[in-house]
Amino acid sequence: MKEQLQALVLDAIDALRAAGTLPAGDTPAFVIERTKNRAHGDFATNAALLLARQAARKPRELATALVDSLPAAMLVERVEIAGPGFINFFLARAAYVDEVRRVHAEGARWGHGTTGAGRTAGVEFVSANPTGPLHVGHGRAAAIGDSIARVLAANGWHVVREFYYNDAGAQITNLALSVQARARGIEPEAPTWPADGYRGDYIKDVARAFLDREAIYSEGERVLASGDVDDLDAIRRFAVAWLRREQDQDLKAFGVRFDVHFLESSLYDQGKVEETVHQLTARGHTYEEGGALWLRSTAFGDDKDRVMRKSDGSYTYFVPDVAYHLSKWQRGYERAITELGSDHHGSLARVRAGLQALDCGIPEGWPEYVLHQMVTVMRGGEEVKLSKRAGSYFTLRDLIDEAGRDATRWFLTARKSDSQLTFDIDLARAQSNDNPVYYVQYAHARVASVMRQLAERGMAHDQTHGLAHLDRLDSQAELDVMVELSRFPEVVEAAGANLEPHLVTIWLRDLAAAFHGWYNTNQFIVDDAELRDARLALAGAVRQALANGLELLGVSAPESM
RNA sequence: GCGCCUGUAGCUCAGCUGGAUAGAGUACUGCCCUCCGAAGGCAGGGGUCGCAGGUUCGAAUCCUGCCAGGCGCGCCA
Repeated sequence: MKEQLQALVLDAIDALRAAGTLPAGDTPAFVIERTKNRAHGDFATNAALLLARQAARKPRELATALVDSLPAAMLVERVEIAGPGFINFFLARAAYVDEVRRVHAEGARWGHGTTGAGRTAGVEFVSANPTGPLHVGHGRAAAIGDSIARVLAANGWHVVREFYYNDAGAQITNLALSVQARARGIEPEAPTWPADGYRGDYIKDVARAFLDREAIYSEGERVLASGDVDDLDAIRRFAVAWLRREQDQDLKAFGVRFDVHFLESSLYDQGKVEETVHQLTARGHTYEEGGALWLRSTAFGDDKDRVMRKSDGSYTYFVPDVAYHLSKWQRGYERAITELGSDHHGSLARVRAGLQALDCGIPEGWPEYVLHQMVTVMRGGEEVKLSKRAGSYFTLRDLIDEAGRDATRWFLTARKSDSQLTFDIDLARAQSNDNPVYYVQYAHARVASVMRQLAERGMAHDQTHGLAHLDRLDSQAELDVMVELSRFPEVVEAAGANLEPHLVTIWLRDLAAAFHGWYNTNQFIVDDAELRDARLALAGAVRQALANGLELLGVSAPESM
């Protein structure tokens, strides 16, 4: 709809330029937008306001000229000029009816766009170190990242979901030492406990499994515990495999899958880290100081230079990070989205600087970052502390177990990622109207229920008949539903363009509200077959639309509840 | 001290990248089931958009300066 109106306005502008009312020149980026107020029609444009200066005429005057040059269109019933010079479009009901037919014709693909044109977008998210269970912050990352991936796919991108494991750094050594200590029966309070050891109870479980010589199957590989407490390398491999398996299970329970599990260690194994350092040095962007090798990242927008190779010969974490992102580029990711906790935002400038210094054609804003703020969990009116060290560790799994997958995913995506989020467990698990997830799911189940009721009364729904008589839907409530329905393609596009999946949750709520309002004022199953089939056709379109929206969030669309 | 993010109804949050009278949910008040699911609907009250300037036809939105909160600022990841 929006595109059609846009085309009409552009035609009108061309006509005015041809007539000399407007001088030749660039057309400013005017907006076609939904109006807030029904009295202002369905859509409005500010084109006349923006073009007024260029034309050296008053905005309202120019608006009149624009309206006069507007080509006729079935879509538009009437046009008004309002306020300082807005052009308001009142759409014909037929425009909305057409959209209902489109929903039925396109089904699960309805609302999807083509801006991605099959190009590849890599979405990296979660990327938790395999040193502990996933916590609630990882849950937010998983929910947001996966929804972004879904939304991009719905916009025609070929999406690759990617999880990066930091399995090569000092933290992994810490993990291995911690497990080793536990295997030897050492408690975190003991003087011989490793300095930065992981104190959580899960370390005990890993140690026990190692001593019991368990085998772990993960990513098609089998890791067998040797049970040899002195073999730190064996402990490391086992512990990493054990924790990866845990994380994989949690993510699976959350409905999140990855296409690529990328190991940091593989960058070392394949010499990619060395190669990156070599390239940066060859291009003259490095220097030695104090026994360390530095990257002159300040030349590429960073606020200080960064050490790449420490004086002990090992690399800082950001070098493999650059090598990793380079590999994404080399694998043809036209867009790369990296979803991170905002506490990592310091690494953005550094990684981008490193990529620019490689001088291999990577655009300046690549990769794109989506940062999410902290999650605080409330239960019984009190904050649930997430202390890793103390071992009293509230995990993603705990949250899913308590609140359910659907509510957890909904709540974690329903907010803009850059605002802090308060997760109220009592609300999320409430089976009541306090809970927005149920409100939307209930609307979906209600349609399904009506269809069941129809069958119980020995009737059948003739969809073709209904779609042919949608003109019978002449109530305000029905128009409200159709208007909400028609917004979905715009929501999908905006959510994809801005990487903001929370827009989908807002729209779902609006559509559900319009539907519930309609349901309460109109009986669907009526004797008049024409009217009945028409109403059921619209109800069916609502069900499909809700399902399509929920799918973008990874939330289920139940037939009954 | 410097950088990033946030500040909108009692509470939780939207506000479509500058538009018209700032919106939802929740809580509160009053209504609506002999009727397809009341996990629903309708109506009402509730606001100095943190504060102060600026930019222009027009600012919650952009700029500057303050105030408050969060997160960063390692040869840690």
